[in-house]
Amino acid sequence: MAWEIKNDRPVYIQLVEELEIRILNGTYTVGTKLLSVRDLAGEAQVNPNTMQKALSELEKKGLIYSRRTSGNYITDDEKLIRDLRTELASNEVGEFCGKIKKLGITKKETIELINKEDF
Amino acid sequence: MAWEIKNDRPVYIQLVEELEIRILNGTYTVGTKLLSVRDLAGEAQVNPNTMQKALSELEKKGLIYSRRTSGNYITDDEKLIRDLRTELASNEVGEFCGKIKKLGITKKETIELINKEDF
DNA sequence: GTAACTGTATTATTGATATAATACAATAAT
DNA sequence: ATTATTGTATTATATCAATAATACAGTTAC
Repeated sequence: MAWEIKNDRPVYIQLVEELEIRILNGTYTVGTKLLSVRDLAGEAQVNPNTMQKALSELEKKGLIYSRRTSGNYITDDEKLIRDLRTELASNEVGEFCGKIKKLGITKKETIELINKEDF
Repeated sequence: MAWEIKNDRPVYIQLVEELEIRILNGTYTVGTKLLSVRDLAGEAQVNPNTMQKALSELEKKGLIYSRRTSGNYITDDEKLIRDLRTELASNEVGEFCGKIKKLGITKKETIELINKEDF
């Protein structure tokens, strides 16, 4: 799986975002065990401490929980996952529309541009 | 004019973005003189050095030019402004659609969400 | 002509981030 | 029972970003 970490923003933030997306879009299955901190860090080619920091953030959000000597697990709370997915999408749409509006581009033009995109 | 500087990303980057948008959307008129570095810094409530750094970036892009003891001026190149505006919009759309697609949300749903937005 | 203002440069200090190198206690695996 | 693996914590170092405090030479304004 691709970990595209750029250096334009804090690495741990980018890790949180990538992990969150994988949980919300089902790449990581509800209730299953994650790779170990060290293995995840190896995959993403970051320092284990940095990955640990990202996982701590996800635990605060309730998206994962840790069993101290066994590993980190994806939450079982499917409603939480659905809700956060909806919330994230909503935020992205709001942010995007705000920027586009500020550029002085109309809704009609925006939808035309999106229709040209492949998805 | 509102300067909404958060502390989630480098301040000078946010200043570049805000100034660029103001030039591209016509808030700052082609060929006119900008406020002085110190006054702009005061308006945005940042350190003059930070504002200076942002202005240097804009000069690299060709959006402003400086007359050393007179002030900074918006470029006269209207085509450059039009082109950069189009490019920026295109980039925003691409980035947005990439994120939305990765969340597993369809184009149809996306357009419905955008239609609910006010612009 | 003098004073104020211009962009620009320099130096120092502080805080956040990333990495590195360990360490440890509890559990899982063998 | 021993070994390896787990999350977690600690300490140190390096780099980048932001601010602060000046400084200077060349206009511009009066």
